[in-house]
Amino acid sequence: MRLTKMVGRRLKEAPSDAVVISHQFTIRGGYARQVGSGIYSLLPLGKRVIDKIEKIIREEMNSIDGQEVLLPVVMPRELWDESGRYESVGSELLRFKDRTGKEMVLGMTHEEAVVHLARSEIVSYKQLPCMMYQIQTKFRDEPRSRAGLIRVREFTMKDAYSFHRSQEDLDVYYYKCLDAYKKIFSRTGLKNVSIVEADSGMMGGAISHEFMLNTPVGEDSLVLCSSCDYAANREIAVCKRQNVELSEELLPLEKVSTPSVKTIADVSSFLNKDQSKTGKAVFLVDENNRMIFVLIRGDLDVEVSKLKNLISSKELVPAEEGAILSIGCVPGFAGLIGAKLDDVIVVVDESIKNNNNIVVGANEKDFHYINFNFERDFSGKFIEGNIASVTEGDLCVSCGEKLNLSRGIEIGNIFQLGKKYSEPMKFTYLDNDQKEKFPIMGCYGIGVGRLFASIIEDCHDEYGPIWPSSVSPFDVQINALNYKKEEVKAFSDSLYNELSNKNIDVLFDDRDEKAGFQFKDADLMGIPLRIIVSPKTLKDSEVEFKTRDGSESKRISTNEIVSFIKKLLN
RNA sequence: CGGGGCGUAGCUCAGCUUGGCUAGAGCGCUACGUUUGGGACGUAGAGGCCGUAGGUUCGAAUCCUAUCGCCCCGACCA
Repeated sequence: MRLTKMVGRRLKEAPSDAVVISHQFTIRGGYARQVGSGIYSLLPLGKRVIDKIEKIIREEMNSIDGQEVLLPVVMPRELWDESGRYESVGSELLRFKDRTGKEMVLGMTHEEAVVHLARSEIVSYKQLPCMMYQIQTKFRDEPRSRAGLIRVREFTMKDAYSFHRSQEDLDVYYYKCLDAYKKIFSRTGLKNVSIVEADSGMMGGAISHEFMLNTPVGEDSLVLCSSCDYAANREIAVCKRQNVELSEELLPLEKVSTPSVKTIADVSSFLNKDQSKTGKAVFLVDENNRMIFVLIRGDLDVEVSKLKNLISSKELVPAEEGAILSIGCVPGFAGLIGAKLDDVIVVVDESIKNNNNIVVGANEKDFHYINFNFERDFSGKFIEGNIASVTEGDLCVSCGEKLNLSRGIEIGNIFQLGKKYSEPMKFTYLDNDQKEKFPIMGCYGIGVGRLFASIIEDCHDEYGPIWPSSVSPFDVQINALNYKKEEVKAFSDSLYNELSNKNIDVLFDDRDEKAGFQFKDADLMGIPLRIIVSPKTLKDSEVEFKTRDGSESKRISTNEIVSFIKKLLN
């Protein structure tokens, strides 16, 4: 490719709304352009990187017996009614009508479509196990897209679905796929990937892992053990809680005056009690408008996703003050004692049960109780669970060492779905015992555009991306300095042709631009190998060879440069 | 959906508070010339319904109202 003909230009300045580095370089380097919120067009340079990434994904998916298919972007509502997700998924599922008024949806993930296909094609146990995958556009009407290609509404995703006769078979395949994912991410050049246990969220199912690129710009919080390999998304992470000593003698419950003392911090200092000797009341409302009263140790925070899983709720939002008052609780002075809890789900974190003589609200303005002991002082119905957020420095459940928090971009995830889709969608096969059975499913996703952005986040310097050769838009770049000069033009043209003829992807900067200008552009395009053809070295029958990462820079004879490059690329 | 910010040239932004003549700068783009190893210089150009629609006014980029879009934080997120 001659740069004079390539569509997509480099910009000296990034648009002001590009905040994260991958977004800035994506725009500045001429890889992609924004069309709307969370909607982008890819330019040739970006498309080439994406193609390279997809090629790696295809190879690894094929190596675990995946069969590539292509499922539709637009689907009739009925298909999503079958799985129940037309109702259960929120407004991120884009619904619309076609010209006849028929209700349609835009695919945000393709379990329904693949089961529709599989149930008509897979009828016998002899066809199992089986995996189908596709690389396809998805649309999710995200409430908030952000950070360039990291969180978008329209995006390309590789999604794979496997079908099995038994849980054991799924287990085996699941870990095979996990290995394939490791290979994919290592082949794309990512250095900093963690595999964490994850919440299965709206996909349903039991076991799930996420592949996270560790970076401060990530949207997810990860809990990583400093010593063993425990790693989990904070949404489901657990820890060994240092319990407050329980040997204390139970003291009599006593109401004390705490004028205008509302927050845990204030209560703690006013009564001179450690925050771990207080109880915090948190009020939430679920999707059915039921009130949830959560009591948790004052120094801990509620992890809403853990709470959701505990009480099987889809959505929890903070309760309004009026709703709290209506169950007899006083915000700032709320506690279990005296609350009207008939229509309330009471959830008690284990940190409360394992604690004595704590301070809780008295449901009366300016009063708290001291010496509250849950088992002794509360007799109503409640659900008990571990719903506290893990924080930095908590101890690992498996080895007892300190846990660290870090941020991550979710670049892939894998789920064991079980029969969540095969059963409601009546996908059965005939087993060798003459019985109809539902296949057990797994699903496996990778966001391709997000992976593109993640590679930039992981591999760049101040001047631009440094593409790993496996995903670089071109294998090598030629910079012709003083292209107008006859000897430069003659040699660089022939070098370009010769390399191209050897099936090497060459980007040829044949513009008559100043050296500095070309080099800055080259840095933004991040091609790992660079050949500089200029009068300076040509007079000694040499060219310069440089790597984008700065690890090498040397002169090479014009006779040897082609074989040298060829050998490097192998 | 809550909070905040921004819409003026392809990009970055000034002008708006205090309304006034033909709306500006830098970068980029076109032509010519001079330059030529880390984003050169000169000269001459092209490029704008100041997001959109109403309103106030003799007069609106500037004031008012509505609306649309985009970004950031939060909520949310296979």
